[in-house]
Amino acid sequence: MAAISGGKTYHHGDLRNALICAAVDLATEGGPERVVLREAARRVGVSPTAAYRHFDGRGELLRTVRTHAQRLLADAMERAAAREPGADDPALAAERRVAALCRGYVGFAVDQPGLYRAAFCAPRPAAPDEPAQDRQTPDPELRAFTLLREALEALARTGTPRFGVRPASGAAAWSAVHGLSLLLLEGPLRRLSAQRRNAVVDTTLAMVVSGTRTH
Amino acid sequence: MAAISGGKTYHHGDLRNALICAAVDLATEGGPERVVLREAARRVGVSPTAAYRHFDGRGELLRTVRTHAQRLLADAMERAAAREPGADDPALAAERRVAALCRGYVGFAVDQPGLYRAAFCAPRPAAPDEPAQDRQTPDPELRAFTLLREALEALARTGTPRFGVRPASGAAAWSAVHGLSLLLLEGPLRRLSAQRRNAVVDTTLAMVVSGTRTH
DNA sequence: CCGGAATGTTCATGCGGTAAACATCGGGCA
DNA sequence: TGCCCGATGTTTACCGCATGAACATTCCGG
Repeated sequence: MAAISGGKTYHHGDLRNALICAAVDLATEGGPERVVLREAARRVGVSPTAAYRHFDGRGELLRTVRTHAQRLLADAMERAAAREPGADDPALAAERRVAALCRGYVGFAVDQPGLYRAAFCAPRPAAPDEPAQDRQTPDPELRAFTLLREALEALARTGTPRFGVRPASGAAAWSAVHGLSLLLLEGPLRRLSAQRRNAVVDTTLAMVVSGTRTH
Repeated sequence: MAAISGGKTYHHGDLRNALICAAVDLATEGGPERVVLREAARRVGVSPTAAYRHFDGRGELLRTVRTHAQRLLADAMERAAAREPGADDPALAAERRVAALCRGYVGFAVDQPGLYRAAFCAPRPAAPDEPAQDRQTPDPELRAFTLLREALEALARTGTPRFGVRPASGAAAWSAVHGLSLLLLEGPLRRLSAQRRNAVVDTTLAMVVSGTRTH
């Protein structure tokens, strides 16, 4: 049983999870660099080294947070797409879905900058010995990318025959929304007014939708 | 006179510059997070606190490195554009210049990951009190962006009249190359083979060139 | 009921940022 | 010329963080 009453027990009962929650909170507040083992332990009310019973160290804790953040990002995208009204024209619907997913993506980044950055924090230093992988799909875990790619493929299928989708257009589209998010978040485009920001987002989405098609 | 002979003098003579060089080296080796005040001082052969006579602290040192890295990035872009052969058709030439600049951008990121990341390291934590600026041009210092925007404007001018460039297309194009760079560098697209990477770059550039035009 | 495995805790080490007090040097001014 | 001040380095010190080692407590299966 978890300790229900206020009385502290020597064993926490669910420390791993509690630490993850605290770490996610930290990331939410200040991004990956604020995910600090000692602080997470402090918030849970446990000694710093206790965390080592559940994680290899700060690195693994951070990786766990990253996984959570990626999930939340994909959730936000799906919610945004679900809110989008359907359309009679399937091509229009597909186009709208792509745009909605992208908006959800950028919206999550802007609303949850800490989590967004945590979702893409690199496992530094990158092990240079890892084998080159040649998939176009980078990581099955990354639902965000899958959503985007599938939406683009659906868009291609609905198009008139003279349209097609370039092979790596998923990655290209992703690049655009990812770069846009980072420039808005912590890059030189932070500090834009909401109005200008929307204009930039719209222009970028137009580029993605119209620019991924061959003609 | 600077100390030419091996003999150490109490005063370094050009410590600020020496520290900057060391810090740039550190960033080159391991990105902004490896820019460590103590290590820079160590390399220069000076006590850690000496740096405080020339910088407000690690933050300012890092900001200085960032400025240097941005300059190097823009230089790389210009070199890439300069290597590009001209074309008789001005529209084609303008298009090539945009592509070359973008390639230079991504190439710099891939060749100099540490410096590239340093060029965009955020001044964390971002002061939330700073006023929203409404320029489309984020920072006159950022020559990289200026180059890209001007090339896109030139491209628009050469186009047949039915083409135009969307207002924020500079930011959109920048988003694409920036996101692409980061995904390739430390994101889920690292570990792509050079071949796949080139395919992704080509697709993204095509998106930028064809997708920034209204039609 | 007992002993080991899980799970926490206390110490200890090392690194990095930074401030305060002290030392040294170089150059201008009496 | 000689002295004194300001610029530039150094020492010492404090704090937070990551992490390992040794010790303590609890729980659970035999």
